[in-house]
Amino acid sequence: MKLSDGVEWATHCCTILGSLPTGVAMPGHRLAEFHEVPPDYLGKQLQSLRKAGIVESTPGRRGGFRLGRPAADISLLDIVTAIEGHEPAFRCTEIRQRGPSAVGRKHYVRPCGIARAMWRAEEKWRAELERVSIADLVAELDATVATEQTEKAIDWLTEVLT
Amino acid sequence: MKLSDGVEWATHCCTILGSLPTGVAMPGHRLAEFHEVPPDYLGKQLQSLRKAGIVESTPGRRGGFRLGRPAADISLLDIVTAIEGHEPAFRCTEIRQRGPSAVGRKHYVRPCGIARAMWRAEEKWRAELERVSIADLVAELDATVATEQTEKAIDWLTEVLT
DNA sequence: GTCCCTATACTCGGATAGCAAGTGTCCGAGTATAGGCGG
DNA sequence: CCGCCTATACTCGGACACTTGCTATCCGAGTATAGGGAC
Repeated sequence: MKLSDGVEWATHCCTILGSLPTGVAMPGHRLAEFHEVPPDYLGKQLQSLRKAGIVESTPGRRGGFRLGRPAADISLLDIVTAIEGHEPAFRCTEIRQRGPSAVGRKHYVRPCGIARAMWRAEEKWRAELERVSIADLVAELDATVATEQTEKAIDWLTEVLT
Repeated sequence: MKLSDGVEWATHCCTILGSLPTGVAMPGHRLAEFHEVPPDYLGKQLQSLRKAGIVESTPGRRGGFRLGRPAADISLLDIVTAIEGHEPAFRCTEIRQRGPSAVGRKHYVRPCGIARAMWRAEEKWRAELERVSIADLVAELDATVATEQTEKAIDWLTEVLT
């Protein structure tokens, strides 16, 4: 079981976008440059975010991406779901309905206990991801990142986004 | 993000093995037959379980698999870990240490907030999986499965394991 | 009848192909901007 | 000097290869059993 690398990239991008002044957009290739990741592939993840309404995009010369709603209203779960899709990690194939002891389908109305347990665990996972928002991550960054790095980031951003 | 199909198969197999009388072994190909899954591929999962100590195997003519310890001491997490490995689903590639705002490595002693949040969520997931044991699943089966199915299963097992 | 030996059939176990999804890349459609031209 | 128009450069967005890891399969090593023969 492995989360796509795109989840990490997308989250970092949202953190950056959440740090920008309201209304300022950042081009996709700049986001890629900032993280040193393949620009085109990152573009793919950004499109997933856009379809989910997490970011908005404006085309044209001074276009780019910005958050689609306040950072406090975007959870980690939103991002993970946008990139990975809605399907649960555990997919019950109902193998209990096969084999020599199978009986009529009407006896299998409830999901089997194994699937229920798995899904319950995933629900806990999702609930925890829902608790943390982009705003939280931005605040955590502001509190912990070295001032040297903050200055370098601001310098680079102001130079690039003008 | 997707869990391997082997997790589902392995869990069902453990449930069956936990339902057998103590000391009785069940061959791998019979477990596959019971669930209608590819026998050789299931064998691979069973070997993973064996390496983790969850099941024991005896070779030879009347050999097979049986649980390696009491069903109450085997958790769903044990099985998932045995099949999927110990690596977390989210793998931080430290992209924060790259790009134009990167600073010296000594500034990155703590894991980044994104990774910590992801790992915290996974911990909740694991904790929930740890709570449910094979014994729980067997008890749940005994309580809910239609008597018709139970009888068919017992008939088949007694016919096959003699 | 009892013990031993041998051949057998069955088991597990690791090594070997096939396939799907994630990963990475390319190029085209569309738009706000910048500059030039006319009024 | 001001407004408009056109060309441009830049953006996003979907369509096309590649690689990794999961899926599936095959065949060999090892062992308890069953049967037969000797005592």
